[in-house]
Amino acid sequence: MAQWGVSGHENVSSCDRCKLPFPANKFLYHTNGCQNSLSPSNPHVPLTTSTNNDNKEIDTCTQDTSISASNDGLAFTCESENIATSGGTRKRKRCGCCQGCRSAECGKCKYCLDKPKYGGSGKLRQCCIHKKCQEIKGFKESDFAKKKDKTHVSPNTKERSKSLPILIEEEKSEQSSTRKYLAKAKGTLLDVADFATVYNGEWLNDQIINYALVYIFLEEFPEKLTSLESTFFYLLPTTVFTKLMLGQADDSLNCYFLVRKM
DNA sequence: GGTTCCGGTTCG
DNA sequence: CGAACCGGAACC
Ligand SMILES: [Zn+2]
Ligand SMILES: [Zn+2]
Repeated sequence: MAQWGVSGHENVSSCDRCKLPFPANKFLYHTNGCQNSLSPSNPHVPLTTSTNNDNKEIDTCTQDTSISASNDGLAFTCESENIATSGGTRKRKRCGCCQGCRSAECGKCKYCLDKPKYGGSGKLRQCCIHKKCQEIKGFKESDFAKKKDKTHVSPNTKERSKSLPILIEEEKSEQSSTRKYLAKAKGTLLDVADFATVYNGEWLNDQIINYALVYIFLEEFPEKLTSLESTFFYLLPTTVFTKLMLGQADDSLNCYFLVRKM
């Protein structure tokens, strides 16, 4: 079985492929063996807002959402902003961690061949079909909570929600065009419908669990659990367990890890 | 100053 | 409609 696990991270101070040193106290994907360094321009997948060696802000998801709980239920707020364009609309940055963002360009597709460096004319100006960011493709910015929006989810949320109408459907509409994504953290999207089973007294689905895990790990963990003496902390989303149970324990599991060095 | 490539516009 | 095109900001 391929090495997917945690062992060996402790003494690694730089990526064994791209040789970039890991800064201390930073969030990194799979610190031991950067799978993305195959693409020189994207040697690591950085996580959340942080700083790199040059103290420069790392390119990060622009639509991560903060969460707060109250008697009203949960409130999601998007704090970050995207890049404004001349037309007043915003141009989203790629998320940096989806399958597309982790892929190298193929050099063979329509858009690759359009690039001048492959001899093309540069008229199409799109990224490689394999590199297309999954969190941009298929979603509009309006699918997410916006800056300063406060979107509440609660059992009797119909009257309560101000900026986004929340209707918790009982049956899951698989490809509804009215999906609203309340929250996004690294690798997780939260849909309104994800809460249906919660408020029906049934179960927490994986999306909620993973969103909460990432949120705790990135936002609450540093303050509340600094008394723990470990240096390295690892977060394994439920996806990892699912893959293990399916016998799919391969190197791709590394991509789901969040690793934190205190 | 070159590359990337989103997002809007125009075309067929 | 989708495909082609293009402006232009970000990043190097
Ligand atoms: Zn390609
Ligand atoms: Zn992405």
